[in-house]
Amino acid sequence: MPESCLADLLGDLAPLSAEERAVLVRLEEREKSFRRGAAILRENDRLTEVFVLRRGTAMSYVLLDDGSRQIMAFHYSGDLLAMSALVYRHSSQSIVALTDCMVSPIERGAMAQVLLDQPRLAALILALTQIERVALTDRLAGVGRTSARSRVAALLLMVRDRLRALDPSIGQTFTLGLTQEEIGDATGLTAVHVNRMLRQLEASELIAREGGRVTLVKEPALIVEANYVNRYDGIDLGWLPPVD
Amino acid sequence: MPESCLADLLGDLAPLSAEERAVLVRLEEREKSFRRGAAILRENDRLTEVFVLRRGTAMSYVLLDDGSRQIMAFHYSGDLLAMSALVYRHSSQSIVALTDCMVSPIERGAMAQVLLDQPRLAALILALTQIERVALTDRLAGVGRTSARSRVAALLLMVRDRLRALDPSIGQTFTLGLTQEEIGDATGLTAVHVNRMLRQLEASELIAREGGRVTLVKEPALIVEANYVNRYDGIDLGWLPPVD
DNA sequence: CGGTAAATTGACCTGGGTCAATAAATGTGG
DNA sequence: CCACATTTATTGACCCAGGTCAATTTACCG
Repeated sequence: MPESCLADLLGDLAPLSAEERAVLVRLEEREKSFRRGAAILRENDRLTEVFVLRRGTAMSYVLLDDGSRQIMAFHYSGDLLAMSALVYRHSSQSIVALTDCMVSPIERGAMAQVLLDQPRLAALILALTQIERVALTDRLAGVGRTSARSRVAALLLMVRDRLRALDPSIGQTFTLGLTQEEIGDATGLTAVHVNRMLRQLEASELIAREGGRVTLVKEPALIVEANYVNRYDGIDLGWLPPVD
Repeated sequence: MPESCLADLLGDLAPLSAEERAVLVRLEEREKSFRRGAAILRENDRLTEVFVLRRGTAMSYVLLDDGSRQIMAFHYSGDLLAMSALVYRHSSQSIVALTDCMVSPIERGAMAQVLLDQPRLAALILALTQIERVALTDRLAGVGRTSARSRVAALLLMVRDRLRALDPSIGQTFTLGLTQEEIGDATGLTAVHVNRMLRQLEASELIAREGGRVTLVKEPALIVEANYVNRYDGIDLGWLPPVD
């Protein structure tokens, strides 16, 4: 059976009909691959399509004019990228592949067609953007009001949970796949200070590290310190009509 | 003709059919008023409805367990509040009236019905949430990577633009309607430092203040300092089918 | 095996926080 | 319309979490 990564993600929220799956598979017909470090989209590029990330991880960020960077999100398989193409003519952010990536570009018109013809899918996509919005508010609260240590802890938990959603075999140990500079640009810190916080978390025996892999040694304590909530949990789409 | 504040807001994005307007008017049938300072929704409350803000201004925020507060957004007439009710059973944030407010509660089921039956409206609401998401990423970049002065300037511009969208007669002078503590909680600063930045902006003759009213004396310079973009501008919904 | 990117550490600095004391503004009841 | 109470704004003195700079070390890569 042909497959759709977006369907896998939406299917975690609610059951999909065969027709809905077929529609999503068709959306991901085209494919484009990007090498690690390659730009999937650049700030100010003309926006004509949205993307589904099919394989690999990516990040979106903005560059400020003093050269500093704020990473807005890390993206994993199934994520919809550049959804702002539905609203704006030009991109306000850049999207770059963190690992080699496979991406399906979707013409804005094709996406629009699906939104208009498939009300359940449109509702699910709206639900997904709400999840992402709440996750973004969590990050805003973290950056605005919590300590460096807490922000780094929150980022570790967030990455682990995203990875686990794709691979349930992942437990406390995982490959972070980010440099300390990237962690800093996501949390509003410097790479130097991220390093200090990681070593401090390690010294406090909340985490362990070896060769790019991180272990959450005392996950409950980390969750408390980070004020962390997994926003992909506790979803309730009871109002969505059951599949035909 | 009966009216809908949400229709006014969505109508700025794209023309609405008479039927669509009628549907929106029906959504705002019920009304509930809140005094300044009253809680429209409290963190952890059971979520059973979303709201349209019909009159007044409000804000949503989270409280962290050290007692600090992060304000996520200020809300104005027409805004959809508590949209996360579509996804979660309990609220992750509080919403409080900043002025006396009139609000229309909408049962989650009623909102769902509209999303499923009115694909153009669903698409417009999705578009609106994208605008809000991009505005939120701007704020994240501001809090994560810019100076206190720049964040305060950005907030002033943002509030002015929101007010102006509702009342085009507003020029460079407007009533902020926020305490310095609220500005601080929105920008990740302390009230004391907000005060210093406001006086500094005043001393630099970028703004003027008198009795709660702010004037943007040198708006272009402020926009540059704040790295500000009005995300309600430059919308392109060309893909949306024309009204019947 | 060199060469570049990433991590680590130490010394020192600073933007913004903290604390505390007034002053101004805004309400409120009488 | 006034006296008092409560927020809100303002200012100064001082502090510290996190930034900056610079030097190594370690890991990765063709």
